Amino acid sequence: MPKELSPNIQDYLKRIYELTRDGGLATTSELADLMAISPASVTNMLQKLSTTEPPYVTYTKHQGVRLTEAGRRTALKILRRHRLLEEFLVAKLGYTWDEVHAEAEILEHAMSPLLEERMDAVLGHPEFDPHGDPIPNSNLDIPVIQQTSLANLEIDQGGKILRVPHEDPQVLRYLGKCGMRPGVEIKLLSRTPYDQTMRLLIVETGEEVVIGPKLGSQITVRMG
Amino acid sequence: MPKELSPNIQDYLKRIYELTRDGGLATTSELADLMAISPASVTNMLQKLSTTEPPYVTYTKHQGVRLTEAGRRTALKILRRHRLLEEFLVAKLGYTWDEVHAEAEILEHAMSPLLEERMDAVLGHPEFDPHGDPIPNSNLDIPVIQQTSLANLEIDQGGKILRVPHEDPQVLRYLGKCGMRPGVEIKLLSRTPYDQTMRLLIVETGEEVVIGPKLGSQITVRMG
DNA sequence: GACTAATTTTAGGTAAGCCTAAATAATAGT
DNA sequence: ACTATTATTTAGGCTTACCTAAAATTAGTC
Repeated sequence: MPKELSPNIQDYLKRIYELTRDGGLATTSELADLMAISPASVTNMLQKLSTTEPPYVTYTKHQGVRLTEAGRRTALKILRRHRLLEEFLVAKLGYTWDEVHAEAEILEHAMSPLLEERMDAVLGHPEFDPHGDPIPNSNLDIPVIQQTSLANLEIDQGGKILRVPHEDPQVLRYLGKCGMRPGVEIKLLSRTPYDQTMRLLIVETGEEVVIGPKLGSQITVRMG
Repeated sequence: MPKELSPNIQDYLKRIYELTRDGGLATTSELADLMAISPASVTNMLQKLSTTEPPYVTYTKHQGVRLTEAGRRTALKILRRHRLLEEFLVAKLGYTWDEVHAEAEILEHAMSPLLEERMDAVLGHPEFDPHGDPIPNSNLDIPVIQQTSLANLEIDQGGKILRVPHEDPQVLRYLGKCGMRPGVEIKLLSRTPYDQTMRLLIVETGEEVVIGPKLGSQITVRMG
């Protein structure tokens, strides 16, 4: 009988989901960093999450954690609410894409199943949020999208932007100003040898954009 | 420097506001009942709320509490969010009026000033929520409406419904089914002598509705 | 392979909000 | 006015989720 999990626990599961999407383990200090709390607090919570019934994570001392199926489903449920909210705020309340993450981060924990269903309906069951991240459907299926990081593009190779990082408002405002939005066709013009800075062409407008390697690794494209 | 108050504290202030609208004091046990917690917990919180800087209530041992101006402003702020949310859920997300109270009760604590402002704007700065309760404006002014309880109507006297109680979904579904909504013209047909049960005529439809005295005292009208 | 550095865990403590049980104050009946 | 009842407060505890400091483990370097 999994009763209602606390907002804190939901946040932990969401973070662990993000950190283990590559199939690896999430470590205590990665989580502590991400959530801006002390490692000791994280250890405490991981012990708790691994000994509940059902357990939400599998935890090996000094190694790290991954989600159980129950944990993954919970994480996806929160992710669905978060992304639906982001889409709703942009589509129905005139938010810009840099404003929605922080707002959704709080609202996701106050959202009833009914509200989730209604937002989904008035939005027409959207598949992607404003940053291009896929929204799990009501059955918690999440599409696997064939995508690569910008960092993997060859010189002169084109592609269509699929998703951009969503947390940092400053980055988003910069990307928005450049025209770097999901769906936009770009082409890699050059990459500097030492620091890997990229020059990109926005095909439609002919504009040129400069993107550093750190940001570039967080933007994904479908190669063209 | 009043930092952000906890959802709990906001709830206390809202409840005290409701209980003292008549100008009197709210008692420990009234609050305990309303919030479904023990009187001891209420005492604790009242002591805390009366010794903060600024204090949010004036508290006299064994007598009761009332709000300070700071407390009143906080209560009105929450009330504004609550009522805007109710209106939004009905107007934009297809909720029925019996579904919105519980939902707004939770969402009101997760609502940023920006979200409040956007909802207010897309709704066209509404003055009343779906139950007919006035929505404080962004300056926290709340209109004083000339109104009387149904219980005060004379036989054969008419009136227009201004507001109905908003918390109990069952009551609201009953009222909705009868056509007893804010704005509707009614006329008092009769009142039984002993238990004060009222028969009302819904003017527009010609339907008759029976309302007990307890419910009747919570429905307000403008006498016609 | 030993030693230092970094990471992680253990131990013990704090604050918010709730609880129950016992003590005290206010109210009501005669 | 005095006692019985009811309302309120005090005292002491619990849980969640955080903290710091110290101990233990793992990892990296010579």
